[in-house]
Formats: sequence, structure tokens, C-alpha cells
Amino acid sequence: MTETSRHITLADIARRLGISKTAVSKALRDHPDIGAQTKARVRQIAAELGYTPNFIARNLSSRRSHTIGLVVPKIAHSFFADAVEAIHATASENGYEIIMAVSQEDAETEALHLQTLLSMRVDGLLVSVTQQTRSSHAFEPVRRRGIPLVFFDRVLDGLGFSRVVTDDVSGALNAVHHLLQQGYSRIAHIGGFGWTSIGRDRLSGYRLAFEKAGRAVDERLIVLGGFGQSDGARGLQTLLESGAAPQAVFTATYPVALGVLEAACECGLCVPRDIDLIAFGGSAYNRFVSPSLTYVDQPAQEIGSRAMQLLLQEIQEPETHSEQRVVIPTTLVLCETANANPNPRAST
Amino acid sequence: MTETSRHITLADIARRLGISKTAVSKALRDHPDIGAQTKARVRQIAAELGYTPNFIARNLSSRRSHTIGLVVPKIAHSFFADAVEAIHATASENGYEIIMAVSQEDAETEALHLQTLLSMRVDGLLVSVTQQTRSSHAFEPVRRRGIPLVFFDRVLDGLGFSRVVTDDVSGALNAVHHLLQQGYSRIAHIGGFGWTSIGRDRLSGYRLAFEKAGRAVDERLIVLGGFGQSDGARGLQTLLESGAAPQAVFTATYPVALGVLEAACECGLCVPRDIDLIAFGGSAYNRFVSPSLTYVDQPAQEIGSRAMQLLLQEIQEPETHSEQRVVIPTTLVLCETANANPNPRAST
DNA sequence: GTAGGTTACGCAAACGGTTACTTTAACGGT
DNA sequence: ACCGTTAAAGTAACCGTTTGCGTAACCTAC
Repeated sequence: MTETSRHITLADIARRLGISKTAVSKALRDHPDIGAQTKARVRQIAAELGYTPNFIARNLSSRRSHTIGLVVPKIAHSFFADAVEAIHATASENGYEIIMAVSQEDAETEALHLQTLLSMRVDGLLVSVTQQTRSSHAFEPVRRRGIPLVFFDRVLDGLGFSRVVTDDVSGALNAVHHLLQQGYSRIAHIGGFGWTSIGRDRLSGYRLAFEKAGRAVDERLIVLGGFGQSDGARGLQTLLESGAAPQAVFTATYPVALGVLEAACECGLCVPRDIDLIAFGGSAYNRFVSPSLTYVDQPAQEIGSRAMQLLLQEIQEPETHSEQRVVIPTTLVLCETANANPNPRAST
Repeated sequence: MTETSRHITLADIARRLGISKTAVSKALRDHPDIGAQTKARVRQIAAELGYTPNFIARNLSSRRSHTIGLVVPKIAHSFFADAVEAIHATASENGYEIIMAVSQEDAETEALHLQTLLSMRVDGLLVSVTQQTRSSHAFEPVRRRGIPLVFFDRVLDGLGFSRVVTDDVSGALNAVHHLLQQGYSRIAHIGGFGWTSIGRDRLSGYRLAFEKAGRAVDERLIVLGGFGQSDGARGLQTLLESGAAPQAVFTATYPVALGVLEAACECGLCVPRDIDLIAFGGSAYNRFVSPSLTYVDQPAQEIGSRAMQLLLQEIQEPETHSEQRVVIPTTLVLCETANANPNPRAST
């Protein structure tokens, strides 16, 4: 009863029926080699004995783990939470398991997890790099072994891996264009480190908007740092202390915008009256925050599931070695901030 | 170069050095059997060849997967996102990998994932059940096989598994007590289904608060449903339509409270003026929502890491079969709602 | 100089499946 | 009556580690 009942194996079923384990294996997989009534009997005994296939053994033997490694910098951030949920869903639909690793925005931790996932012999990897990842060193072994990897959201260049990203440049461009249209001229950007893809591209979009408007950007209005709330607060403080108080701020992420909101309040500044705000990326709760932030919506679930689909495709056809780049368009969602001049057009 | 370079194995290293793979295996694990310089040479060749241990083979052989299965109903919900992050962190610190499964609040999906995780031969399971899970059927195989499992937050009774939960009863009691102290008498509860542990216990706390105050509860003010935002909106509508408009509402979760907020606004009611609100569970963004909700704080990360610790303990000492019940206390965090009569004491 | 004890390693059998190759038996056509 | 075909099942090797046991060689002590 309470004894340590060893797991049931194919051999147990085989012995019980007086046939070989090969036959049992084939029967359970519905292989045409096996007769109908044998299959039925095998299935019955398997159920009776409570047989649970050992995937570890199966994986070792077949040299495929039906497992994909997921590496994200953080999970308690709605973008990643949503993306991860979508990734899990489409993986699950296709018979893959997810081994999750959180790098905690630390490049070294990320490298360690990558190593472990390789040891786990994952069939593929889905990665969004940390805000600290500057070198692609840790990813070299992955490439050497030819293991499919797809970057999503935050990518690394020069490795030849496919990617699914937000249209950062034009998303940022639209946002800043919108701020310019609101009549602001002193528009700051509190963004991400220049070595991160999203930091770089969102800044490009910011610059492009000025360029298109035929205006020069004031470099003192650009503050680059991390992607968290504290970085946003610090960013605004830096701007204010430098005496270059902006009329509006475009932030690289939603948490950064909240940090700005927080710091602004502490300084007695009212958003959006004294200082206006647009964020790249939103949150499910945005409609409840006050003031609700106008933001560049990045469809996290779509990015997640597209990335997973791409990965599955690369796992299935290892030949097609073409590096694919999927770019997901964004939408500017108008809310209470940056909305003095109600413009009904939600530009894309 | 681009060839499909087969993975390096122990045998490869052994051949290269003219020793047995047993020796290599032991050398890499720093087994005392092996001499110092042999170990050094093995390690050098391993690095040179880019050896990556095959955990699948290791796991099959050692009959331990160093992997734990995590089943949550949802991940895009700050409580679970936080808990999962903490779980991953403490698992990682202890050399365990996490295989994540999202049941999407669906009992059948949950059962399927459990089955798969058993096949993956996880060393243990961490589960928070769906709001639909009524029977413990799917968990029977887990118990039969004696696989350690720890429930967290949402638990199932009668299976003898350990658990780490929020102190739902007294958390709810404090919240409702606070509302009563604010002078409200018509306090509604929009809660979870009675077959869920948190739904049941938070309701108990609600009742207890009335009991302690020597008042009777008006059963018409209790609406039970799911744990999502839509359930909250629907709950308030139900209450309003029934003509029993409450003065205040105590909700079973934070999303439910947001739903109430939403529905109240749509009906032209102002929170907290026309209808006051306290939620069980908070959100990192709560301070930015307007009005910020007074809530019963449940330390998600503590719950997550305690649950993981407990599981690790049960994995290490399979004998200790005592069902442990860890109850994490809550704190009532006073914010803009339910705060007309500023009471500086943040009761526990 | 030999019994007893280390030290450093090798051998081979697991672990629980999968799979390429045989084998057996039944059947049908000519 | 013989041969080729095919359906149904068996054999054994293999996937890459771990592990219990065996065994040289060497050391020490009496």
C-alpha cells in the first residue's frame, strides 16, 4: 500500500502479457506493426497498472526532449507575463514543455541558465536578453551546436538567430510625433541603455520624429538607464536637476513611465498638466491608473506566440537556415496623458 | 564547420585520454576515487572539446530529474507572476529547474499538465489549483506514487499534501472589520466559488467579522463567482440590479475589485464616495490607480519561496510524511478607499 | 616477507525507452 | 506443392550516465 511502488515500465506490461517490450512500445504508439486486439490488450493492461510513460527515457533514446527553454529577464512585468503565457499556450498546443529560466536582468545569471538549458538538451530556445547583456559570448555555444533559438522583444545582433520584435522605431516615432503635434517642443526621452536593441531603436524613433519635423533634438533631454520604475524616477530627477525641465517625456517602457509619474508627484508636478507623458508599452491596469497613460501598445501575446511558432518551424526544418525577422506593428493608444488636443485618430 | 557536430560525450573524453568513461564521470563530479592530475586533465579536455553534460541521461540513470513541476492557473496576474518569480529563484538557488504549466483556470487542462509532469518524472510539484477544480481526482496518481507536492495559495483538502497559504480568514476578517469601523453596515462580498479554498475562507472571514461585531450578515449581499475582473463587474451589477445596493464591497481578489471599480464608474457611481472598496490582494501598480485601493496584502514572493522550501524539504526527506500547513499572515494596507476615517493603525 | 589497507581506476550492468533488422506464420497465386 | 508477400511480433543494440563491485599496484607495519 504505502510501499515505495516502483514505477511501471514497458517491461512490466510486456511480462504480464507474455510479449516483448518492443511490441508494447509500438502498441502504445499505435504503430501499424501491431495487431488490433494486441493493442487493445496492451492499452487495457497499461491503464490497469497505471502506466505512465517515462519521458526521460524516451527523450534520451530519441535524442529529442520535446522541451523548449525560455529565458526572460523578469516575469513580474506585464509584458513578460503576457508573453510567457502566450508562449506556454502555443508550446503546449504543439506538445512541447517549457523550462523557464528568469535571468533577473543579470547577464551572468542568463549565461548560467543558458548553459543549464543546453545540458537539458532543449530542442530550442526562446530568449529575451537582459538589459545588461552586452556581449553575445554566452550564445556562441548555442550557435555552434546549431540549436534553434529565437529572440523576442530584446534581441542580440550578429548571431544569425531569428527574432520577433516590436516595431520599436516607428512605435517611438509615432509617439514622439504625437507629442510634437500636441505643441510640445521640449520633449525628453528616458530610455534604455544604448547596447540593448529596444533602447537603441526606441531612441532612434525619437530622433527620427524630430528629424521628420525638421527640428533638432536637444541631447540634454535624453537620459538612458535601465527599464525599471526606479530608473524612470531617477531619470526625471536627473532632468530636473540639470535644469532642463521637459514639457513632456517619452519613456522606453511602462514601468519607467510610472517612475516618472511617481517622481513628478514628489516634486509637486502634475501629470499631464505640468509635464506630459507617453510610455512605450502598456499594462492591463493602465485604464485604472490616474492619469491613464497614453502608450504605444505592443501586443505581448502576439509577440510571444509568433516567436514560439517561428521556433517550432525552425525545429521542424533545421535546413532552412535563413534568419527571419518578424516585426510586429504597434498602436498608439490615446488615454488621459498627451491628449490635450483630442485627436480621434489612433495612429498605427 | 556548419556540420551537425554530434554532442560530445563522456566516452569521447575518455577515448581522448585513454581512460574509462567511469573515470571521466567521476573526475567531473570530483569524486575522491580519482587522482588530482587525472581530474585536471579531464577537466581540461572537457573544456577544450566543449563538453556539455547530458542531463537527460544523467536523470535517467540517477532516477532523479532535479526538476520540479509548477502548475498555476494563470500567470498574467501579479500575485502569480510574483510567486512564480520567487519560486523560480529559490528553485534555482538549490539546483532545480522549473517546468512551468499554466492551467488557464481550467480543471481539465490542469489534469493534463499534471499527467505530463508525472511523465517528465519531476521530483516534486508545486500547485495552485484552478477556480474550477472541484475534485481531487487528478491528484490521486501523484499521491499514489508518493511524489512530493505542495499546494500554495489555492489548495485542495483531503489529500494529505502540505500547503502554504495566505491567512485568508483573518485577512478577510480584518478587512471587513475595518469596513464596519468605517461605519458601513451594508457591506457586500464579491467572492470566489465556495469549492475553492480561498473563496471559502475569505467568505468565512467576512462572516466572522459580522459575528464578532454582533451583527447579522445579509445573505443577499454575497455574490460568488470567479476571480477575474469581469467577475467583479458582473458581481456589482448583480448587486445593483437586485436593488440591494451596498455601501461598501469587500472582494476576494484584486482583479475582482478592479471589475467593481469599472462597473461602478459605468453606473455613474463614485468610489469611494458612493461605494467603498477593499480588495484581498494587491498589485504593484495599486499606488497609481485612482482611487488607490485599500487592500489585504498577501506577500506573494514569501508564499512562493516558502512553498518551494517546503517542497525541497519534502523531496530531501521523503520519510517525514507529516502534512505541513504554513499560514502566512497578511497586512491591511490603507490607501484611498475605505479610509474616510483615517485610522493610522495598519492592523495585521 | 606477507597480511591488511589504501589509492586510483576499469568493467559491466543498469535506467526505460526506441529502432533497424530478423523471424515466424499465414496466405494467395500459379 | 512451391515461392513470394505481408502482417505481427521478437532480438539486440543503442541513447549517455551512474554505480556497485572488482582489481591492480603501492604502501605500511609487524
